[in-house]
Amino acid sequence: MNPTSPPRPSGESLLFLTDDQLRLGIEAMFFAYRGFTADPDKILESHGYGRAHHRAVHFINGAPGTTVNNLLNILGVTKQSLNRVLRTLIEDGLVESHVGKKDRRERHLYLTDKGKSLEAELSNAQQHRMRAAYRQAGPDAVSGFRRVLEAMMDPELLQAYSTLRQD
Amino acid sequence: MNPTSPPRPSGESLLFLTDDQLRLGIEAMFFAYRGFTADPDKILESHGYGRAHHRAVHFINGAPGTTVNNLLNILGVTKQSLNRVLRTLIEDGLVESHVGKKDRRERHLYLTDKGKSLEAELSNAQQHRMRAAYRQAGPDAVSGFRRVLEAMMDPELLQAYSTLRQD
DNA sequence: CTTGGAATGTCAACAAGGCTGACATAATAT
DNA sequence: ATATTATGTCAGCCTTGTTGACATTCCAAG
Repeated sequence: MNPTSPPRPSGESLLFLTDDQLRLGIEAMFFAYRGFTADPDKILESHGYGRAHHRAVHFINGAPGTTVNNLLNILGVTKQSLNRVLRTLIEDGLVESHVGKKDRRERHLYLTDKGKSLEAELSNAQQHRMRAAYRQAGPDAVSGFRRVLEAMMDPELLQAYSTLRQD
Repeated sequence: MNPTSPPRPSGESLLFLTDDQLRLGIEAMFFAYRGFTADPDKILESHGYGRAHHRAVHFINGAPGTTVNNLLNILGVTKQSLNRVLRTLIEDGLVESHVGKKDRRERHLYLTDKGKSLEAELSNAQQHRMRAAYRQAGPDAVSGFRRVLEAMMDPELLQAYSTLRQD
């Protein structure tokens, strides 16, 4: 398919680890992440929000009723930082915070319809690009993509990620 | 292993594009990028720098003598933002700025030995993680990883990236 | 040679979103 | 009864992005 493909490691596990290969991987991550966030960023800006709001909305959507503490662990920021974001989302009516029934110290977070609507808008944009990339790269590439990403995560984050898979 | 494993795309190119697959890809990018930047961030902090300094040092290292404008295009920030970072790097003796000989409006940027040393420290950390991830994921995964990332970039960034490959 | 525009630097001001520290409140756990 | 946990809030700081304005230097076109 690619006649000039230069390294062509015929199954071995050595040739990948050249400095050049690693450098390309590093730069690919940098540029790809820019693309990855570009579409949501535009949408967020038009709503007066930032990436921090996106992350909160995304994970609340994926785990409705999650607690503040749980979200803190996933996002890896301080409560002050998260609280600033959550406060505006609650004030704007995108997120609802309910006192826990079992443990009334906890707040459980839910997206309102308005929140779900923003989440859908952001998700659609991001999934659109991801879908195009998957399609272009092909089935085999996708599984490799995910395997490398998983191997790159910190252990605790990999655990958070794996937990999400099974919910 | 997972008896209810729902998609199981037996080689086709359709089933990948389920919302679940896309959502996993999105979250994998999020968590992996955190891991990707974690090691350099620690080092940078101990030197009193931030990610912006890392990016500048990285790309100057990869293209010694590059101009400010060129760097602006690659990094996608404003000149004021980049200038603030460059100024501290120059003051601290990590970067040298030379007036262009052909066009004396341009400044050509070079790493000093001190700058190269920091770059090496950051690179080593990041490459170490990347190498481990590549090794763990295996040869085939690596090429898929890169193909998906490339397909995810904005066209101009893909061009910047591709240019770097050939230098 | 003059002038327009490009490349760069710099100053000021602002905002998002990280951070720490300190303190308050409520409720659970011991 | 007391300690701890979960959360919220206030204040202040830092990095890194932004815009706008202005100065300098120099190439290039008239």
